[in-house]
Amino acid sequence: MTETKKRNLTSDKLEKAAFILKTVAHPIRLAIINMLDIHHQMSVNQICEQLNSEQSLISHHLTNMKIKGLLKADKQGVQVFYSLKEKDLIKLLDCMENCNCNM
Amino acid sequence: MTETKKRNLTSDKLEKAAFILKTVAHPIRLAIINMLDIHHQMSVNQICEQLNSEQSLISHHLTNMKIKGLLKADKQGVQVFYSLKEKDLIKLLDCMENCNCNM
DNA sequence: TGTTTATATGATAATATGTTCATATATTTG
DNA sequence: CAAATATATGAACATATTATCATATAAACA
Repeated sequence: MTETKKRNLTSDKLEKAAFILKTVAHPIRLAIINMLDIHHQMSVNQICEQLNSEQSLISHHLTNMKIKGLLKADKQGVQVFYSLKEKDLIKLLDCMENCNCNM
Repeated sequence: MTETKKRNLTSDKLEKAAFILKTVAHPIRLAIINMLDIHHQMSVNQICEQLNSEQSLISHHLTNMKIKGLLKADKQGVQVFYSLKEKDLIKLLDCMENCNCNM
């Protein structure tokens, strides 16, 4: 029979995992996720100010993460408040923070 | 004073985390890492066979991960055995496996 | 030494990603 | 309604990534 595996990562799961990792793997996007975990929800402007980045750039990143299902957006008047849709993302951040990968 | 933060992710740490995530964020590379965790070490050929992929493609991915410090290579005769240099990567895989991100 | 086998490398091409800029849309307010 | 504000969008460009192909290297062996 086949050998015992510690982990059950099917080709499908690997694709999905890679997709999520790819969506997250950017300094700005990681920073946004981190901030949204701390502040629960933030407007685009608040995020821009905290990161000292251009509105358009941040908006692109936010839209990207929203499309890919990581964030949700809540429009309140002129402002749009973003928050984490997938709380599990926090586990990833914790994991990365504790990761000693010394490269 | 400044507000309390759950996490201490400096801009530097975010860059590093993004770098690692990016290096890992590919189905083939994830599969390789997963296999190397299970089998401890594998030759390029073994990896190619398991993944049913071309030698050259796998070699490129292996070299890439080696350069970036995730893998180490041990030449034994004609063969080169790869293994995980950063065991912490396994935590990432575990994290991804348990991640319920439903996208 | 010549052949086979295992792996690496480099060029190329296709595609994806990140950033910037200009502009559009929509809401609020005077 | 006009102006100001917040956000989104799309084009354009630069750069990065991925895969493929051809070829190089190096070890083993007949």
